[in-house]
Amino acid sequence: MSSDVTRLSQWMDHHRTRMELGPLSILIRKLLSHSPLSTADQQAIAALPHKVRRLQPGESILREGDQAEICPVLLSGFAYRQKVASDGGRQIVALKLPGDALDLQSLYLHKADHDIRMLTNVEMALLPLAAIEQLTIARPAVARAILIDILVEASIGREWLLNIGRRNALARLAHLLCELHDRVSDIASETSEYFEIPLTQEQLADLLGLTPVHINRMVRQLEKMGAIGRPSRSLTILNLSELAKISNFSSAYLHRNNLSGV
Amino acid sequence: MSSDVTRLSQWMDHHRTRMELGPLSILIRKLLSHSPLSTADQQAIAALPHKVRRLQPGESILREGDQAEICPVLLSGFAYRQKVASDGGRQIVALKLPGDALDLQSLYLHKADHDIRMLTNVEMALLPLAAIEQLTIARPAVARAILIDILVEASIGREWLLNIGRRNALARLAHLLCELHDRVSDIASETSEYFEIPLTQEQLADLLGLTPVHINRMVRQLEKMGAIGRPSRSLTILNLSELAKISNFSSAYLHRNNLSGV
DNA sequence: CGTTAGCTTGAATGCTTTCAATTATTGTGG
DNA sequence: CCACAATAATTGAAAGCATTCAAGCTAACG
Repeated sequence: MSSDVTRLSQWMDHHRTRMELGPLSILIRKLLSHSPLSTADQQAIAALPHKVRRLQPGESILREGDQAEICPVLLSGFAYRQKVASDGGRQIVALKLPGDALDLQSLYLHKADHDIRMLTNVEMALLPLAAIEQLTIARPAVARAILIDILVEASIGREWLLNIGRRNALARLAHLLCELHDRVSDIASETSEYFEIPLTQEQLADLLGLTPVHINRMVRQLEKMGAIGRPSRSLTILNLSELAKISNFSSAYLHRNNLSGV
Repeated sequence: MSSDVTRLSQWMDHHRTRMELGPLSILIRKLLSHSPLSTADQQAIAALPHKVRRLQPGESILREGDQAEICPVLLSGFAYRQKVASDGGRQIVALKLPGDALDLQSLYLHKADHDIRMLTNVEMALLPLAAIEQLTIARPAVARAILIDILVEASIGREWLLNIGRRNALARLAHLLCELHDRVSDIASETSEYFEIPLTQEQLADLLGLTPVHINRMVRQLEKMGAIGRPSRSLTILNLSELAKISNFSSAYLHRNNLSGV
């Protein structure tokens, strides 16, 4: 159906079928990466009612001003949040990966303040917000896991503010690539330094507060340095430490080891 | 003790003494602005154990990497969150006003990903995180109010990403001033178009991803247009609608009417 | 009344954008 | 399987917004 779907997504598709908890197991895995959940908690999540739906690149599942009643969870593919300025300028304010819940905030805020769109072909589960709310009431550990998810996303947003506000174009791009590397590693569980990132240069521009033309120049510069490769229309990371050096990347803000307590 | 304290803060100091619920009443009022709380809920919050502490401009109450055990709540004065890039560049990633809880995230994330510092002379209540946690368990409405607080801050962060990523310097500044107007209005309850904003030009630069020199030029431009005034070393908003026009400001992202449901 | 932090200003520089075309890739329909 | 359409990538040159540098000014504080 598409070459837009990343290798990661394909791996996810395949892997998921071998797990015990059904389509939502990837959500459970994501939550487990930062929060403890008992077997019963996990089963309760897996048992949430849901429909599976496929969307194509650019399609929207939520628009600013909407009042949502379902929470989409990414099963495969990438999605993003965007805001649009009155002059048409677009800013991507978050990137979501497989296992991420896309709209937990609508549990508590009644009007969406941004759009949610698909970056690639996507498979998602749609969960009724009411069911999630009941689950959070019945199972405090689940409520806590959801809250931590929200907090980590907020932390990433703060780092993006620093990235866009205070780093030059090359460092911004390198920093984003480092972040994606780490986040994808977490869900793919196979640490490879070879990731395919399905972002067009225009999307990179909207992510980083730059123009496509300038992104192009930065991408080529990173390529010339051997830090990235560019198969077909996406990026691969070839030299992570080089990217980390350029952007002074430190992954603390991802809170990946939250479980360890201290 | 200082001319740094804004008129708002002074008004707050005065107002607080007339309320029933003690020092934390301002926190309760803030939560009530977006979440329903029963009288019992409010009393339970007011009864939280706490110490009152004063800090001066620039002082820090939390540093990146710290593991907090207390949650500071602003009683008067302004504070901010900041992140520092490796080259020394500083980005202010959030501004906190009286009534705001400064570090709820440490309830769930074990290491701070940013610093919290005081913008003005500040009076704050320090609440043990353990006490807050118990309260959230005992009183779901309080837990919900706290979560909404966190979500609204995240929404503001997204708008800042759009602001810094996609608006020019003049619009960025105007947008920030509009936001502050609305947020201050909420807690001051007296809607005046005349607010004193105690930000130096250097701080404005760190808020908006610009340099102090350029901020100076933009401030003077807004002044020349009659949109702002500049008593001593702060700003006042003289023409809010002009600022809103410059920045195409829309306050939806502040979620101020969350209570109304639809 | 000096000291200091903050504000102001001009000029030169530069990073990024804008504009305008061209080239490459992917997907589609015949 | 090829031609065509559409999207994405690329490139050079000019323009502009913002930064940097450097210096002088102002106002608050002790």
